[in-house]
Amino acid sequence: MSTPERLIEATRELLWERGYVGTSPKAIQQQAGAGQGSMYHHFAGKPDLALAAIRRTAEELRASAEAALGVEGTAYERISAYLLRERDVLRGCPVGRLTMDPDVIADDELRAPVEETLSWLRGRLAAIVQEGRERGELSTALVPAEIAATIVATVQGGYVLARASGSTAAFDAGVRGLLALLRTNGSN
Amino acid sequence: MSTPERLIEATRELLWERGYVGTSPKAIQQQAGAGQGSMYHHFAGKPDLALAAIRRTAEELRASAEAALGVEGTAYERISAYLLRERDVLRGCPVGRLTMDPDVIADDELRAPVEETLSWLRGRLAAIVQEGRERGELSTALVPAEIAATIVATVQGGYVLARASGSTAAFDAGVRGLLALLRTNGSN
DNA sequence: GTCTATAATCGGATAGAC
DNA sequence: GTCTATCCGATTATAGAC
Repeated sequence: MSTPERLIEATRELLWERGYVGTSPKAIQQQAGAGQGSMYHHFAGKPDLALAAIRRTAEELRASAEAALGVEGTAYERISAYLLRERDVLRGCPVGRLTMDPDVIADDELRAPVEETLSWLRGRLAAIVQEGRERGELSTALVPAEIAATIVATVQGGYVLARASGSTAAFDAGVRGLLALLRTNGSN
Repeated sequence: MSTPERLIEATRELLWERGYVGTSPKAIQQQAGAGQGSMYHHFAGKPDLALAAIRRTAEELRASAEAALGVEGTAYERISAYLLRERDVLRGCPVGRLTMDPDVIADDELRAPVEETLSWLRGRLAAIVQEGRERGELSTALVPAEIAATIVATVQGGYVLARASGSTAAFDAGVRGLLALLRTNGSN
């Protein structure tokens, strides 16, 4: 792997683990096996490197979400596939966790990929709920954009509960509860 | 207010705003209007002060949640009161945000109040769901502990969505979606 | 109890040699 | 492209005077 690649991957790992505030250029260099001069040759500084890392992480998240959401089946089945897909629950969401980073939220450029990813996800889920309504799979009492927000929030909040308790059980419970609520709102 | 009090309050503010990793003793001293010597006289160091701050924040959160959950009414009404209570949405949850702080999660003593608060909340909500089931207000197909986890996760995740988009709308949407799902699962 | 002095290490870079 | 040197302020304290 090239040096810029290793630097980006190292930054991705550290941002996930420790957040933006908790990640120093020095730590990135060590993880990447690159010197200071090397890092500052390829990137303007910490924000520049973080931007590259965040953009890539956001793209990957979108791709893996789409892999679950794009399957054939009823709305419930597709939402279920998304909710039950494999996750590194105790590490948290590599995109969502950035919202608790004050320096990321304060910087429009760093926040943009985070916002876009979560917005895209909500839109994608809303469309699926809408389809489910049209096909008579889901109650027309449900507002697609609202249910989509509930689904994404349950996942993001599930990470919080899991990390607080040090166990994935709370995440799984939240997801099962949501699926139960969706099940009794349709003809599935 | 006494100096120790001011130090604890300053720490609470900064932990909420910037997290544990992003909060320095110096910043605490400035916010509290106290000198270095003063801070180290009253507290052993940053972790000690953070522990006092986190414990107090956890207690307050419990009290304000109980104020909403303890009202008279159906299960749906009490859950609704909790979900719709006033919140500083864009600041996030002062307890939940700590789960994304690596140094808090790594320290059992700092993590304990966070875990206890969220566990208590889940238990409290589960009992309310259970009551609702027994009274015929909620479907017996719902598992109380799971629905409780879904409710807490929706709130915690709602903060994530709101902060990502810079608007409270996403939080409100998630909550309304959850309430709609709960509504169609009972006789309310 | 509070203040000032001191200190070792880290954070986030810039400059210039190779 | 990568390395080493250098820089200045921040971090997280400790020691001792007042």
